[in-house]
Amino acid sequence: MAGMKKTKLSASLEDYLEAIYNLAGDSNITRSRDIAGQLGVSRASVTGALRALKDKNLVHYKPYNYISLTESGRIAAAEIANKHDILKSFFIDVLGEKSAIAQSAACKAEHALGPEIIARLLSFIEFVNHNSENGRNLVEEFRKFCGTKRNKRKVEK
Amino acid sequence: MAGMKKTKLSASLEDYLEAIYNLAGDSNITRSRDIAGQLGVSRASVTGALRALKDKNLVHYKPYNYISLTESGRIAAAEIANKHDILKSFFIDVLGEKSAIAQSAACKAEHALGPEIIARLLSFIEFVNHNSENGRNLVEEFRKFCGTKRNKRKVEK
DNA sequence: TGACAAAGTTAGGCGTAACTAACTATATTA
DNA sequence: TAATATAGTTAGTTACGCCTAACTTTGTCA
Repeated sequence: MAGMKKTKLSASLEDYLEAIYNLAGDSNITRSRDIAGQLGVSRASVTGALRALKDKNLVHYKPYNYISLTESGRIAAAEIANKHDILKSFFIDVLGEKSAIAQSAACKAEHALGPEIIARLLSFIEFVNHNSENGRNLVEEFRKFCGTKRNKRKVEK
Repeated sequence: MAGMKKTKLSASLEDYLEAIYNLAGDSNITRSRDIAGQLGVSRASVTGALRALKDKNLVHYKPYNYISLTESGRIAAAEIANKHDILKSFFIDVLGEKSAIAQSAACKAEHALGPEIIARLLSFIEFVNHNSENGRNLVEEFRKFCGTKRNKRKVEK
């Protein structure tokens, strides 16, 4: 087939890949420093991740050079980023979560939940959105539903 | 306050704690071997986990003895198991996932998603369930919604 | 009661993923 | 162009979570 075997990425490598994808934008180049900043890790950690991603043919990487995604890297990253965005907007728009928390949860969700659940969850989100446009506004109703419960119980931390 | 500072547990330690909780049942005792079996890890790994849990005062553990949960261990485990069950039934009853997959996803979900999202998600599940009993059967509708989309796209792996 | 099996632990190793500190390469600019 | 600042790498450490192999403890039963 067209694509070669997708070597499964660890949670952390997916994060790196997505960060590169977001940082690189149209130019498709970015730098180690920026990746480190984006992910809040040390520059040394980025170097390590870049080596791993290069091994998997996902990035073009030469020490001291700009970093860019390979074709398969871009495809993989786009897929990750897409699911990520859907989850994030579910967390924000439906569940009403704050952006920053939604962001980091979306990052981790996929690895944790696995492809089957994610696929189903994405469908479900689509369903909720679809309903909220064409039928009953579930999001609105959920908000009200939450309102009626507030103060009835303590949210413990 | 009543409880001492909850030292945050790693994903894996929570899994051990929950396994002990489930295995111990009313008797509140279990054995290393059974924990290993339940989680599919080696006996040696269980020993390591038990030491960590004992350090955090969550289990009574003495080498070569039966294992039981402390009071705070039981409280922590019950909380984990409860959220776990809610998530699992959402995955199964709403999303339509298979039991085994739902099980493992529920295990990991909490660590990954974090307490805020989980709390909101639990509310949302409650909302969906509430609706499916008292109002429109959202679960049914979601199933249909999925049906209309099947065959329109490829689910890639 | 002593041999054996089962249960449990210890020791040592592996992979991942992060860190700091120190080094090297590159870029800027006086 | 030489000094310096910035970027990037290397080496070494730590922590976690798992493994296997070998050892110890405990319980059973002939």
